[in-house]
Amino acid sequence: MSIKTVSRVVNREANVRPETRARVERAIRELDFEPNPAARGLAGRRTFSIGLLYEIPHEFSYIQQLLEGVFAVCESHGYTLLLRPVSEEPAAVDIVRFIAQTRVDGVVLTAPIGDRREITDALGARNTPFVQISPGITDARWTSVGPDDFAGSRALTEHLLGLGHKRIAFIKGDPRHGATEQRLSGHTQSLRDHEIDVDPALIVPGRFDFESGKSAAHRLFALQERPTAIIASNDDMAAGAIVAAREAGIALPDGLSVAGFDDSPTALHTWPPLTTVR
Amino acid sequence: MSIKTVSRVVNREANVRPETRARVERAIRELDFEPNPAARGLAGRRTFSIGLLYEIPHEFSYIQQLLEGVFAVCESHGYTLLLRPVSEEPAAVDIVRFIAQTRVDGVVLTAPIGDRREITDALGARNTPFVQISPGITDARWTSVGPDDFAGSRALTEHLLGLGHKRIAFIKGDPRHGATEQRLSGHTQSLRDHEIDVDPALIVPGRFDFESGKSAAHRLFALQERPTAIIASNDDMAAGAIVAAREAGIALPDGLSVAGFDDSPTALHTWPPLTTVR
DNA sequence: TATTAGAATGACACCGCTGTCAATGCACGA
DNA sequence: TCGTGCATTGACAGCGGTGTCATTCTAATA
Repeated sequence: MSIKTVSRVVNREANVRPETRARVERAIRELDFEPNPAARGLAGRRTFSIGLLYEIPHEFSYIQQLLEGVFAVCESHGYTLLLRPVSEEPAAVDIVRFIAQTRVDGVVLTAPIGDRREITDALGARNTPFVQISPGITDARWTSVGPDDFAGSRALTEHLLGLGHKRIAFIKGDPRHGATEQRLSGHTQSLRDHEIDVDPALIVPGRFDFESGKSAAHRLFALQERPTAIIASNDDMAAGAIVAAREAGIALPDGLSVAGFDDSPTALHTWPPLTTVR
Repeated sequence: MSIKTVSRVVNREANVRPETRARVERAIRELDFEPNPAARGLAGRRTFSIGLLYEIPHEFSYIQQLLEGVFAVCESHGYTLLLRPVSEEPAAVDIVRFIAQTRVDGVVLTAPIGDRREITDALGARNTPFVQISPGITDARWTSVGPDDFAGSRALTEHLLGLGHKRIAFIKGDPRHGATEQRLSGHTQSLRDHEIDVDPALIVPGRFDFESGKSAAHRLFALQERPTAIIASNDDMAAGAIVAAREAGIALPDGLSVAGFDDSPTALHTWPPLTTVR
């Protein structure tokens, strides 16, 4: 039979007689045939690969978990994943160059890259398909996915209030991430729901990494009226807060409750165990 | 000029007049030309990509640091890196299939994959270039890189002995890793250097992950004569030992010293801070 | 000035597939 | 039995580079 028929079978195209398909598949198995991706890419103008961009440095166990999921889906669809660590605040041209060089069929923009207007515009102009992960603002022209940060955060605060906490501090995440705003809103909303005043002194900035969580917690410990609980916007910062508490000689969990967000591996590695949002 | 001349410039081949080279380079810049990797791959029988295989599950800190270095080198040489998480004890055929599918020019076998005889043999038979990372045994036919685990471990024990510790426990790593054996030998060698008996009860098994470190430490705490210091074969297990100590109500660092290995990010996130080997 | 070895450049045939469109096969209704 | 329309299959021209080998320059030598 012709090469074209084999091509049809490999690409699962319609209009191939079942018997023909079977014959081809048997031959593929017997010969250990694997289509040459370069040839497929050249002829078909697609690479069957997608790129995943993430900012480095990223303390975040965030990327790690994301990766597992993206990998699994790529694999099950016969795509390869090209990871691309980029510097903080990468220039749009660098990202475009990555795409031009690798010819990936599409890209995943992890936060906060997907929130950069110049970048989404540049990709849009080139007609490069992309997905934003947890963008701060969504744009009807583009596709994005993300968890319900607001609800998760609200539920967490709700939980702590239920345990009797009155003074709950909140460590914000990297301001460039959309999740940061959402997680904060969920928290304050919950407080308002319970008619508790939002004390600005209890809301401190962070950057999602361990160190920023640690220093934020120290700032909170310096307050005259210390919080009885701290919610960190992610687990890495929560781990930092725990270490800060130790440094400050605060007993855990009696003197202070610490909660995180993401249910990352980090959450399992702390003592006392972290309350977190999955 | 002919396409071939451009090809020569792009590939930095010899025998191109400097002036010609300059003209080509200018045109490349002006036109934002990027060679099509699929076409290069098809014609040149190489993909300018290498694969990196690692077992999953694994505590990411090991791979994470490795990745940064491998990424940097690949990038500076115009290669792309294809990550490939594989199941524990992957079959040789799966690895061969990965290579056949992706056509990577070569692969990096992280520990303990590079120690699997069937795998190295299979790759050798296919003539696929590869490097073993930290193999247990080296084979003159193949290439490998790795740190001097013996010396590092010996120095660490030396350090603890210098601090006055007499009973130093040792948590071993995954027995499938070559480093495990080396790190243990360095430790026992140092003890012998100081004419200290090696107490078998103080040497317990682990698997390099947090949990195994934790349970190994608990086993040590159950001893009649407890160690005053614990060396874990890597930082993740050391972090586990620290949590175990807290669970057991052992004061840190007064009641127990804990040391790790690798100087991974984990080491910075513990309290008290971890002594570790870089 | 003629000769000649290299250096520099170009011509051309692929690399292994896919897209397009033509050719052929087949089931069903007239 | 003959058409007809859709299902199957095949022929062929690329996709955008690289390898090979031929051709053309250039400069040093005789």
